[in-house]
Amino acid sequence: MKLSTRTRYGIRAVVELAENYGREPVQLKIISKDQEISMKYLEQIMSVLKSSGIVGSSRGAKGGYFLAKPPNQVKLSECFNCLEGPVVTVECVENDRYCSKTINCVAREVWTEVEKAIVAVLDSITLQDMVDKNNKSKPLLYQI
Amino acid sequence: MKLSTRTRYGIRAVVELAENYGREPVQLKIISKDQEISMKYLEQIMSVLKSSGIVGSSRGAKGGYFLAKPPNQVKLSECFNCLEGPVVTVECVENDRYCSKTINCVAREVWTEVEKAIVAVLDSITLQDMVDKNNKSKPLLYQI
DNA sequence: TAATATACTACCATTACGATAGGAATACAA
DNA sequence: TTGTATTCCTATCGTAATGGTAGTATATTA
Repeated sequence: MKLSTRTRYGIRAVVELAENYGREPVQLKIISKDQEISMKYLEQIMSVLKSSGIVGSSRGAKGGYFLAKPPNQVKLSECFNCLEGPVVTVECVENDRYCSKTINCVAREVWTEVEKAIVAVLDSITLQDMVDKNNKSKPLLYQI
Repeated sequence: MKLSTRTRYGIRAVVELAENYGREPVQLKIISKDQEISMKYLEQIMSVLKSSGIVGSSRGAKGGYFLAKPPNQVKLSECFNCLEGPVVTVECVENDRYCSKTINCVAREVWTEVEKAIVAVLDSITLQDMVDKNNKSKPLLYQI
């Protein structure tokens, strides 16, 4: 059970946008450089984030991407869901017609528990939280 | 982030073995029938479980598979790890040389939290727990 | 209109997933 | 000792996902 690079990259990109919330749009080439991610690949990732309304964009010169909502209103779970798809998913957890054994299936109960645990963590963190933590761990020099 | 069928099937198989702990080995064809899993596919899954010492086997007529330890000594995390590989793994969580940003990476902290949450759930459940729950949810008729 | 961005679409190599298949090795039972 | 039931091992294979690359179109600003 690995996270895709899409999710990893996407989250990092979105945190960078959160850091720049309220300012000018951030261009792909900037994010790409900062996060060391291929610009073309990042482009696809951003397009996914855009279509679920997490980020917005403006084209043309001086264009770029920006967070569509204030960072404290964006839960990590939302980004995760958009990039990685529904958490854990054993199919039968969401769709109880998926398997004939569903009703008395202990395994299913376990996966449900795991799923809840993950969602709980992701639900409890907003992009603002990540920005704050990030600034805190940076040396003072960079905080000017 | 989906579970592989290997993990889902494997856990179900191992629970069935747990239910039969202390008795004769259970043959693949039995598990295969009970769990509605192709015997040949199950074979591969069991071989993985065997090589990590979770199950044992005996060959030939009257052979089959059995749990190598008492069910209350087998944590679900152990089985999961064997079937699915290390939990969540963002690489950098385990190997801090993986990425140059590791030291101050907020994202990494998040994945670490998620990882912990999952492991906590899987660590808290033994096969015995699953067997108990299973029996509880079965109608009395089948408990004879 | 020139330069700068994103948007869209197509393509591609590699790997993982989810099996299926065949035969070898082993153990028991008659 | 022979047959049969089993696991064991290895190869194969189609499909989908992953992780990109590349080219062109379109919009925006200066």
